[in-house]
Amino acid sequence: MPELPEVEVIRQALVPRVVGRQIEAARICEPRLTRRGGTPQEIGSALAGRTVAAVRRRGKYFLFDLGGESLIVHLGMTGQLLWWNTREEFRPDMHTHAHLCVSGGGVLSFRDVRKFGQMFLLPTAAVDRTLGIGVEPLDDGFTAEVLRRFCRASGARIKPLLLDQRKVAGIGNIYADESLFRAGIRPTRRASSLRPAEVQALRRAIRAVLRAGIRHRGSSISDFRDPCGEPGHFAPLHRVYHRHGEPCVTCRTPIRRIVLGQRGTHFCPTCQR
DNA sequence: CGCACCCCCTGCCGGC
DNA sequence: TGCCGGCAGGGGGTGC
Repeated sequence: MPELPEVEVIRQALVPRVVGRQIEAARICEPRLTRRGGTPQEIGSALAGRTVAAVRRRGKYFLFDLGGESLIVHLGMTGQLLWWNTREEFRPDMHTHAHLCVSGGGVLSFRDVRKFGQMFLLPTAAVDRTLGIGVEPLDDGFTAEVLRRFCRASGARIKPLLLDQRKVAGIGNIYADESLFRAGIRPTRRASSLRPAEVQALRRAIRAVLRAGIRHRGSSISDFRDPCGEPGHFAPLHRVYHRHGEPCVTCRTPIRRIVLGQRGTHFCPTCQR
């Protein structure tokens, strides 16, 4: 579900609801969630009493800053962070694996059908080093020069390179395919073969697609919802993702689907070279 | 280093 | 109707 735009949409909704609030109680009831470090009980008790100083994002990770430590949350494929205004409204179901009761009466719950999501604590100062993820594509630091350096240094095809979180953080399968379409670049191209003008176009396309995703409040392919249960509206604006067989919006050639790096990959064989 | 392949987990959808 | 394979937005590990 969640790539950079979806995580950012959720983050923006959470800021006014949890920043400055105290975590009065925390319960984690799925051991898989904390596999990266600590037991559910340890993390739950470590959270109780802490105050949320900020909610930040790095790539597809949420960082809840708690004063010295940060609660790191990753949604995996199907994770959801849902907001409930009162304890009485809170309705956990069989896929609700954690919840935080915050001051003011609200509840933040973590629901994840496939259990690929994660929650763990890190010293705030160690977050970047530990997560080991790359440049933020919407930051000023993501220049054409930076992208060109990644491309030149890599023997990989361009799409798997875009999905490598150690290089650029936050691009997932949807936004990689959409960015490559808008840049007119075939996903199977060797990254090192991209000409400077193509790298420039790709950088611009990545930023435009991610911004559009945020502006339209995310891509709801099946189960993405914001914390208030609202779906995003970007999926109807996808030009290639999950559109195999449909005519290309530009040239009417049927969109093709191949498998690349074990991921479904969608492109226009005419517009993307 | 790249990459093919496997795993984790659950639900849905289409074909037979 | 029921079963089975394929597929799904995530990442991590192994071995060549």
